[in-house]
Amino acid sequence: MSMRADARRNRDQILAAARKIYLAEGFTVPMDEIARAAGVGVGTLYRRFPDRDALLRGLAIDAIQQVTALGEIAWQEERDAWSALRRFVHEGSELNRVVAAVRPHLIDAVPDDEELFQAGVAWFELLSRMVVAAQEAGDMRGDVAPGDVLLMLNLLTRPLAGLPAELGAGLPDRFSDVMFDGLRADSPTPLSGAPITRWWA
Amino acid sequence: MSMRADARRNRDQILAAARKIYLAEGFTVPMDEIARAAGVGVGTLYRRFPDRDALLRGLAIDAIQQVTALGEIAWQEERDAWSALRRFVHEGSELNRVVAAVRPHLIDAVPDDEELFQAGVAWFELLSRMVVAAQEAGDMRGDVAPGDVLLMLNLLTRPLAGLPAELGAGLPDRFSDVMFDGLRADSPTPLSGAPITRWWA
Amino acid sequence: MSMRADARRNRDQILAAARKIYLAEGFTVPMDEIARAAGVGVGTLYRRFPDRDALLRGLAIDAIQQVTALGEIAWQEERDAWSALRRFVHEGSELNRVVAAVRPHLIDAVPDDEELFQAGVAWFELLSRMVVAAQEAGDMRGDVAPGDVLLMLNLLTRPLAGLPAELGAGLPDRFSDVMFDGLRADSPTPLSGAPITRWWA
Amino acid sequence: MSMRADARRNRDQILAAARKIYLAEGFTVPMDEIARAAGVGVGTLYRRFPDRDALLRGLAIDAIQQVTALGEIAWQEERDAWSALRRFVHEGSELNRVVAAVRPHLIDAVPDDEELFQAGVAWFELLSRMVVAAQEAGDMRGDVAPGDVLLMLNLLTRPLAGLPAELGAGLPDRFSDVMFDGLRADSPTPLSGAPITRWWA
DNA sequence: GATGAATGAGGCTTCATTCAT
DNA sequence: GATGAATGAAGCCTCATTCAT
Repeated sequence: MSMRADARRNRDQILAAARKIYLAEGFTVPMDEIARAAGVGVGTLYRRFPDRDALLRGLAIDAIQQVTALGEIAWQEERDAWSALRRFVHEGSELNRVVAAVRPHLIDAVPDDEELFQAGVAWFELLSRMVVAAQEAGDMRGDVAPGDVLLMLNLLTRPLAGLPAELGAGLPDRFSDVMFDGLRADSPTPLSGAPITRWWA
Repeated sequence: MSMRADARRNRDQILAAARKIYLAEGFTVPMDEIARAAGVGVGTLYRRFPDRDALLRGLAIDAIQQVTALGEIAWQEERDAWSALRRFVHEGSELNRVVAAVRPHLIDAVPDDEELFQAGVAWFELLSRMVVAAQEAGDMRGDVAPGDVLLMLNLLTRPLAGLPAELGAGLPDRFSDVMFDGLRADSPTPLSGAPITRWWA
Repeated sequence: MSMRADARRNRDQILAAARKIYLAEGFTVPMDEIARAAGVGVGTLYRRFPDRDALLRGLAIDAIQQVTALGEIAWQEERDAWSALRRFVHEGSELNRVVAAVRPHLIDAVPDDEELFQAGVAWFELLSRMVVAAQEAGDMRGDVAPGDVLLMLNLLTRPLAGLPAELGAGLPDRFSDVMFDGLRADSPTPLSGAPITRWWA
Repeated sequence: MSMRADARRNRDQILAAARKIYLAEGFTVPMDEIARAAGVGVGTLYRRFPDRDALLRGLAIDAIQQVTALGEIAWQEERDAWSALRRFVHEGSELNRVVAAVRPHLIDAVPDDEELFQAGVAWFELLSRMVVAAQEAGDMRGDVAPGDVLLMLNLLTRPLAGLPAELGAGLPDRFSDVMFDGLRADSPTPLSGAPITRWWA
């Protein structure tokens, strides 16, 4: 049973508006404001997303699936894992900002949320494949696990309030460049703690 | 004009309770809960900190000053800048979590807040001295500026909800180790964007 | 101007569903739920009954007319008024529950609502005929008026939440039996207040 | 830890206002209106009664305890159970209206609510003592149980919307007089169904 | 005509802040 | 001063009603 055309359009408008506003102003914006930005009434917002969390959830699933799709393409088109990984991170920077911003608000619900969990699993498996391949090719140091990469990416992509927009937008790329240099195989500093192997806990 | 002893004690209890609760539960905790955790009434809380922002501000100034003090010690005791920087980051990890968590809520007010601004300036100057010295000593790559280091630290120290406590606590150290490896002088990857030279914008 | 067959069918489905749901869950059920139970869309519901009150009104008129019809039969088939009255109360128990439940929501509108008023008048006149005849036959005490009987019946038929269904269903009969015993002519206790002679106020 | 004087006063004002408004306009009145009628802000209302149900609960417990107290007095002062019962019903008429009106909204929660349950138990035990004694004295028919009396009273005391106030206020007395006549020992009509022995189900 | 999506007023509740005790 | 009760603006959400498909 697919949605009516106008319903689908509304849903997309809402997700787009929510993404934009949340990134710009944080997660405290009232639902009414999101509805207004999407050009719909609150009622419509609530019809599509039964409550605040459902909206975040929709946002997250959407972004995770898109970022995964980007990654699959990079994985197929690049010759080596290291390049695919960097390209994936670079191209998914904008989407990753969404995921990073949403994470703290959703993470506790993940284990109980089939759809969200599956989206995350697919994403994490792709990332894992890349990381392992890069390590086997000798391009990435061996003492990190995919979870380390995921979490560092998550942190480095978080919004930094107070920066001029054109500066802030470029930082995830800049900082992940530094991170990648730190992940290269010839880096010797031994890491404290244990490699992170799971994405959700 | 110094405070009476009990007033000072109240103030410290409140700041300690607020720090603990904010780190554990995020910034949505009601003022009542903080007052209760501090063992005082809301009235007293509001006498010390006229509103919510003032409390955050107190928290931030407190933490920044402490982290600066730690850094000064490291700077004087370590023989080279690189070691001082690493020690400083390592030892200030807990305090940095506070600063990182508070940043998004205060950053816009910084330019108008003399005391907060000054604390930040002192901190940033110390960090800058270390970074520049490390670069001059050939230990750190030259295409980053102190602001890059500060912001990356800020991001890498942010709380990661959903992780088991004992895992989460160790991550800032682990991730800053990777970052430091990425900052070492022999890293070749050219960075996109421009070096960040200011701490507040 | 008679309705088309399908329109009539819709109308009846809606009334049946509404009666059932209202009795089971009270009058707080949303219109959507009634529409769903009736197997139609809300739009159709609103086409038949322009607003919530119109639906209640339909329900009430329907039930009052049916209960009156039952009463007429009893009145013709039973040899004495007292028996007719008891049979009428007994057989109309289910319908009376509807009328009793609806009363508080409609009563204020009755004087302005021709159709509802007429249905009520017919019902009340029938009841009055029975009461007066029973009194004249010496079966019913003389210090009550038809309005007393009507209101007591209304009250004793109201839903009693929290009871097991099979218990609750039998109570109107049980309790009206007690009431009839109290209404028998040889009861001596003088009543406080005045006999009630009108049905709607 | 007893309440501050003003807090206690507020609590009482709220209960009084709620009782009055609920009886006059039903349970759909907004919380704001009750607060206004009590001369306090909504916040105060919510501080005393955490949500709508808590207010109803407070109302019910209050009324039940008062009605029980009245009954105890009647029980001690009257020479026979039958007189005590009638006096009790007569004097508690106003309070019973509250209990009757509240019942449908609370009954499902009773088994899980210690305080409410206890109040109800005390009330029911008193009523039971009276009923049993009246039956043993030969004043009340033997085929009813205390639960029958309680439920009939509950029903006969319910508000009848649409009646002029001075008429409506007298009806519970008038109708319970009829009921008492129906309950007298010499009434022969056998009742359908089984005696009701519990008050809450 | 039927359907169900869209609308937004209005109810419930929370919590930052003020103020009486 | 300290306390915690009171206040009410503002956010979340529901649902009666309207309207596009």
